Amino acid sequence: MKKQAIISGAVLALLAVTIKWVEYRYLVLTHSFEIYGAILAILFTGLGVWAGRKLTSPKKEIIHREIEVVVEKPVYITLPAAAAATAVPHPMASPDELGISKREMEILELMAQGYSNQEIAEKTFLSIHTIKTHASNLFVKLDVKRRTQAVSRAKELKLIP
Amino acid sequence: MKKQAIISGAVLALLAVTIKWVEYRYLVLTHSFEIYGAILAILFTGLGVWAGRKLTSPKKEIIHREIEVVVEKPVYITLPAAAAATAVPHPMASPDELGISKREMEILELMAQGYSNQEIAEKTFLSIHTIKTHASNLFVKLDVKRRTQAVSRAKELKLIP
DNA sequence: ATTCCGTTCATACTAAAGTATGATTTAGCG
DNA sequence: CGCTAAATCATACTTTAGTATGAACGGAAT
Repeated sequence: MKKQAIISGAVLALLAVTIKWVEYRYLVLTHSFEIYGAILAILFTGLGVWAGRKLTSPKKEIIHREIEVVVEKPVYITLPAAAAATAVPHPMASPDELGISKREMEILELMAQGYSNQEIAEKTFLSIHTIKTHASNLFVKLDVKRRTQAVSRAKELKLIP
Repeated sequence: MKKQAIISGAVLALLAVTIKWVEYRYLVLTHSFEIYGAILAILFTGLGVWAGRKLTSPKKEIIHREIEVVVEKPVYITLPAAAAATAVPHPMASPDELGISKREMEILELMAQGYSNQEIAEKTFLSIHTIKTHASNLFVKLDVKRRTQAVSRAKELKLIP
């Protein structure tokens, strides 16, 4: 809130300066009111749009990460049509291609089911430390930072139903 | 769409007239530019806000249905046996049935996409505190304890694709 | 007008999750 | 057999998540 107020203030100040400048530039040079008014109108319509957006808080952007990775050689020849149809987004991969081990897959699945590290540890008779280690390695291999991302990504890649 | 265009046109026309009127009223009466400019500024800032809202808000509505309405009493009596049979697990539900609000659904979706509370806050122009509050309420309504569970559960209930 | 709900923000904690680093064991492989 | 990679556990932190509580505001229903 405070930050936004400051921003608003700054923008208003900037606008004021701009208006003054426009005033001198066009007014002193004996131009008509029409030009001055038009510029003002455009300026403040823009301000209004901006302010309106800020105040109503826009939604939805979707956004997805890069996915530079992937794909070395295979697959393409096998299903070019289907692959082309599915296109760029989620190429689908196997655990091996990403170097994901059995344990890691196991933990990934449990993670996807909403279990905490502690619960996964109990379920697999492992230490929670081990779970964290596996999880961390998993995140690197999936190129994510959080477990929720990992799950989301794993589904895209069809590693997980 | 067309209706909106007509409305826009009408408003613009009305504004034009108003401007002319203001111009005569204040210009001819030898008032200063400042007043004229200020009035213009206010007018068009308002226009901008309105336009901004019109342009940005429609999206939001598409994403979620309203339908607050609906059913108070019936249904229950009709299929008590079937409901009992399907029982506890995943009967599929709507946000309304669980009392999940728009904002909560919005945040649920972002959560499912793997975003952190901080990121969701930035994306929605809300405080991270607010996100946490919504998340917490969401967990109660979904009867879960963690966000990963919430996502998992929401998918079971078909609240989320 | 008053109440209720959704939304927003905040403070203050507690509890998980994640990172960094290192050590030990074991199974497979040339 | 020695090497490597997976798997295991651990310590020590830093960062997010989540809970509890309270407060304030606007819209909608009563």
